Amino acid sequence: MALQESGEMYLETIYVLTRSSNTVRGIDISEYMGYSKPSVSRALGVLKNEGLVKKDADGYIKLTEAGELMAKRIYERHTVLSKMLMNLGVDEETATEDACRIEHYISDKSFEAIKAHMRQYAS
Amino acid sequence: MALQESGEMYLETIYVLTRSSNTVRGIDISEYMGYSKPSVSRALGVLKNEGLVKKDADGYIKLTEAGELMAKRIYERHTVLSKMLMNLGVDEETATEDACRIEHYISDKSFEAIKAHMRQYAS
DNA sequence: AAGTATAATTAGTCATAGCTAACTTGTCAA
DNA sequence: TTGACAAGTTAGCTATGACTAATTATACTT
Repeated sequence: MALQESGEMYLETIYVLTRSSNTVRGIDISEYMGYSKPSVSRALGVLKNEGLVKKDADGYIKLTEAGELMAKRIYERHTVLSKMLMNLGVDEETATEDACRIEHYISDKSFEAIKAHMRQYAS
Repeated sequence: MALQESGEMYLETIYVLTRSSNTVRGIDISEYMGYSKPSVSRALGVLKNEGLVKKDADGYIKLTEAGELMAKRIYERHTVLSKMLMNLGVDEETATEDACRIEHYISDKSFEAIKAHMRQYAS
């Protein structure tokens, strides 16, 4: 079953947080995303069931290999899309916000086309 | 209260159907969108409450002025976004599908930036 | 060791937005 | 005028994904 926007956002958040701290807890996700702790707890339960997230020996939240793959996929979309918008003159905040929503809805085909275009014409 | 993706899709559909027939009924929307009649009936009720849709004297579905404004806004996003993707080499079907989803999530700022870019470099 | 603060979870609610089943309404044709 | 079909609506169900309130677990401090 394909992941919804919500699940993808959780994976991406864990991925991003892991890069700066490596000891990610539910409360960190909760604060970062602006969701309540129970919402996070429940979402993590679902992602754990789906084999995308696990807890390490010390109880910290980690992505599984499958989860990391998905997270990276979304994260790449995020960076490429926000760069594209900024190249068109959109301010960083707006570009980031928009990328954050669009990243979940764009097809592989369209994304690859944008990525190829960026490689050619932009930084 | 801002309209969700779903409501915007209904308005856009009514707008598109009205251009070809002018006598739009629930069943037409139902067939076009692939949703059941009750789903359409309920959605139209909500949009009617919000003053975006009405029924004319003969019982046909019409957009109010406010509804038409919103529908046109979304429809423009749809056409510009799908054109942009096609310009990047994406096939028409994929471009249309993607535009159909992204049109609901892109901000005014980003959309205007894309539109301006298209005016300069594309058809 | 007991108390307190932090973190996590469980239980139950709500809104959105689909669905099916069943009922009502309206029109047309035999 | 009655039977049948098409269109619309009502009622109730489902899933997703947020929420609050309350509970449990963990860990630090005195």
